[in-house]
Amino acid sequence: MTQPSRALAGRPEATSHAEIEQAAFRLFAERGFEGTTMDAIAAEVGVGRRTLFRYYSSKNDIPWGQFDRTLEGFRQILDDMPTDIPLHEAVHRAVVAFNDFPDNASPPHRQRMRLILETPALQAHSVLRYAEWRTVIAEYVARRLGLEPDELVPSVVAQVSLALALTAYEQWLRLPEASLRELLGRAMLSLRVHLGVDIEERPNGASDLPQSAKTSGSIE
Amino acid sequence: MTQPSRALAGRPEATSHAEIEQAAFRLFAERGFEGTTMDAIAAEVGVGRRTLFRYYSSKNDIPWGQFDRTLEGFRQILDDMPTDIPLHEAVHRAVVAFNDFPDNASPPHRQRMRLILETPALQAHSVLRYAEWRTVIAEYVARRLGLEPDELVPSVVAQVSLALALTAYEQWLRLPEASLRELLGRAMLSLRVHLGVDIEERPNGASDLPQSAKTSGSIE
DNA sequence: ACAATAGATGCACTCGATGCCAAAAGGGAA
DNA sequence: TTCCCTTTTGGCATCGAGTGCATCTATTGT
Repeated sequence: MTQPSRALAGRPEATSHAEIEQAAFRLFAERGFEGTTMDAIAAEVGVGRRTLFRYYSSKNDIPWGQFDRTLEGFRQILDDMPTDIPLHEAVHRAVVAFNDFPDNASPPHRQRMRLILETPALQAHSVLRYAEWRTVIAEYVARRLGLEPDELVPSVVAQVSLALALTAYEQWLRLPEASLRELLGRAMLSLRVHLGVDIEERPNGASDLPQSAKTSGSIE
Repeated sequence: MTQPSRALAGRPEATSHAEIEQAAFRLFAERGFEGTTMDAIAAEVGVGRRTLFRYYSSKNDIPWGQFDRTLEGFRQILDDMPTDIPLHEAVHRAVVAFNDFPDNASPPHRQRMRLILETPALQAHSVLRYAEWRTVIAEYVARRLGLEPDELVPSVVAQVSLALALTAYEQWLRLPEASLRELLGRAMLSLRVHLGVDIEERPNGASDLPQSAKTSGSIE
């Protein structure tokens, strides 16, 4: 929608989502999120303030950028999951896959997530995004179990999946060396241990981590 | 601080938190949250707009009211939990106890929670409150395990506990007849079943519910 | 050159939030 | 009673996010 489809007529777009985000992040980095006004961003981009609001409906939406499009991918990942593995395994793998970035090329992603997770106004605003994300999971769970998305089990699974993902991200920001996929695995394992789940055989060898098992094992 | 301690000198307070909340909820009910301006609330209370902001630092804070004081109670409930029961059991019981209201006398509480959980602006704002609530749990878990509150396991437990509580509240609004404590129990049970936990003996007989077991049992 | 189209932008306005400061309202002591 | 001290009130000005409306501008197609 940014490059591919050129309108058949009409005034060309004065800027792009990408350009706005770059300018915005530049300002956020030097003045902080609260300290950056929409006027300032508009000036930096070289566009009218009113125009900015047509690209992003609110200042809080800028850091999330293209999240909507990403959700499509998430839905796809879930749909492609094999149906012969346990539901919890499928959901967990999908969450891991969704957050499996080029890893080393993640500095910009880390910066974005740090901004989102550490700025109060954005922490608050993000709930609305998380709700869409949870809906994707709830719908998948509901489909596999023959339930409605707003029933108890789909809701619980979606909400808990988000809880684990948020915890993993928190730790990811705290521990510069850990990888997100590793932390997601450890978070899930911690929960299982906490709830007293028997540590059964785990098909995906990548998720098992001696440290977390040792730490979590000391529970009670 | 509202009634007990009268200042030794100075102008008396023109209103109270309780009075403001009543007036505000009255207006929210008839015009909706977004449709109610701070000016309108101030007028309804019969006080200056500026004064309103000294009682509640933001419009979003009004529906939460006395939540801060409630948190003290929550901390207390956790501290009073017996240490000879499993950690997950202690946390769960504390969450249930914290949300165990007079039950039938809950219409006002239900109305408040409905407003909070269904108004986008409040959904977003509430994250900040939830964070404090999670901290209480994380600190308790950390203390019992000899860890720091910001480490993985305490974070996971706190975040998942919130996830379960939010799910239970969602269902509570959806199902007029169900009790919150029952829903919290069912949410926890659902999670255990989902993760493949063996349904072992449960010390507290109150949490087991045939319906939930049946529903959750149909997983896979 | 002209029409049609889609986007850009200025303007005015609402509303939440904040800093500053003078006025109001009570208690206590001279 | 009167004056002083204390505390809260609340008016005023200001900032910044958002929004509706009207108008202008840059392109493509005829």
